Amino acid sequence: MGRAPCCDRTKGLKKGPWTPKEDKLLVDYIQTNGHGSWRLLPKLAGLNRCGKSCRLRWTNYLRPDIKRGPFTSEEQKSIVQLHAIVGNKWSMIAATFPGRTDNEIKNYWNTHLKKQLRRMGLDEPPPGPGRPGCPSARHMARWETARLEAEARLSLLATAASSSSCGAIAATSASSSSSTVDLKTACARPADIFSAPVELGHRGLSSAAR
DNA sequence: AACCCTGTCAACCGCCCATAT
DNA sequence: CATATGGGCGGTTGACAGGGT
Repeated sequence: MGRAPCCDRTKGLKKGPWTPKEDKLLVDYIQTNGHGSWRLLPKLAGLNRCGKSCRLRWTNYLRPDIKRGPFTSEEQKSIVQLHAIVGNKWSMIAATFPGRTDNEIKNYWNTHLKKQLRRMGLDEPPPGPGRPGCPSARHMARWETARLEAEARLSLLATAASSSSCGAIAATSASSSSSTVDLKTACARPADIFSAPVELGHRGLSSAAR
């Protein structure tokens, strides 16, 4: 099918790093009006940017619930486990880490974990249903998204209830103080993560989460 | 001090999917 | 049913910083 680029490049829209002024315009607009249509947003907010760029900036950086800072060893373990199952489905993985973005996790994987696993001789664990190019795998991946999002919410509830610092998923993995050992353990038991069935369609759940 | 190399991460690009018309 | 559109995702790039020589 394919589609035309969402941004009209003949209009000389600005690219590259965002300025504090642009950030402020975007945040102010979204906080008072909501993002609505991303395509129309730049115009309405007075930004000379493509809507897609605005969405990315908001979801990856400006959103108030973004959690910045280094990944904990529990988060590392969960990322490795989930990656072993779903492959490069960063949005699915990110759904289990409230406050973390797919971009952040993707970067973290590419710059830290990948290297770490390789050094340990584990190389990349074989991805699960997320292999590219396979339609049924894609479909399954969507369903898994729904499942993961449900689990993320359960995890949050469990966290709030038990005042524990790690979520339900992290709690399923063997705990250890050494992150190197943790990663090996994480890779060894990826299948422990999934258990709960999900009854909702992926679209509804996804949009509810967004 | 200058240069090079490497690591990090924000941002862009192209594609796919779901929905609207 | 076919096509157009908008949103979202994963891969990749490029700028910048820090360390080493």
